[in-house]
Amino acid sequence: MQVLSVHSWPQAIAHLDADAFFVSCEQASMPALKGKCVAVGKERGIIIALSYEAKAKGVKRGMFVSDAKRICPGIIILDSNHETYGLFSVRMFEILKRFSPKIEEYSVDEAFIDLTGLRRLYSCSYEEIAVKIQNTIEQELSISVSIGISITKVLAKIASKYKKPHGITAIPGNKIHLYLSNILIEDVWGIGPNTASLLKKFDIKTALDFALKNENFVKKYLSKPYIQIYKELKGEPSIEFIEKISPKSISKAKSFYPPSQKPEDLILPHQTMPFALSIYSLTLFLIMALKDRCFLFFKAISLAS
DNA sequence: CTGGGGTCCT
DNA sequence: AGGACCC
Repeated sequence: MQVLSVHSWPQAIAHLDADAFFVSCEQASMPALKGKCVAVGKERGIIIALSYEAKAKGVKRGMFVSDAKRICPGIIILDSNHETYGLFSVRMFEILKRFSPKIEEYSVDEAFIDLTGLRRLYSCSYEEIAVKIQNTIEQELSISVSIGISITKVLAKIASKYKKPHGITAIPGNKIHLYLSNILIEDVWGIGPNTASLLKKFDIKTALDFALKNENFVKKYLSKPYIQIYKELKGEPSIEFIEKISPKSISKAKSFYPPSQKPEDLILPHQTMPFALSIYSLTLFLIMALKDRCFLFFKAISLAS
């Protein structure tokens, strides 16, 4: 079998996925619920999250609560509490930021972490860094997470769900093909039912079948997002890493008309009013957007000709 | 095989 | 605007 990428770690991208996140948050808040069949979704009568114990009994997401109770007598059904989940999420991302400055908050319970070059700092392998992250989250938040590490985002996604719950999976560049042969094409991030059935018409059933196709085929039948997925499966980074860094400073420029000729013009109300209004609306926006995460202050109001 | 909310692409 | 896909 041909090797898709020669180098083990040209870069290291981790994908973290919390295990049964909503239920884990409830169990962390109410330890008596740990190890039990627990689900969330009482208020709508539909199961939206469930513990692994409940999964083992055959309960599924989207089921009616009444059916879940029949299949799994004694299951504890809770109202969902999204404020709590948001708090756990923020605390989880804060832990991740201690390990790497480059984090992509992908969803409430998922994140990408760029670990490239951090082995020397922690004096251990990428896999062992993932273990440290997993342990820290467990100790501080008492929730369980699974982590995958590989050389692209798509491969890291595959790695994080390779072993769940509480798994750690590393896919170095020179071992990609060994993992992709076990991955169904419809299980690849970004390949939906539509594209999966198209690819199956060409006898592409696994992620490896897809990765081994030549690029001309892919460009002929598929659009941009799928070309990116194809490249990422082969170990070539193609999907942008989106860091959501809150800006250190924000500036707002406003031009005056007519242009001022001398300093005294600047104090004329009809010219400064629009500027004051735009500052006011920008400030309101910042207060809403940044809330309690930042202190807001004005550093300078500068004038240019 | 449930569904509301979101993003990215054509 | 509509399609595909994600959580």
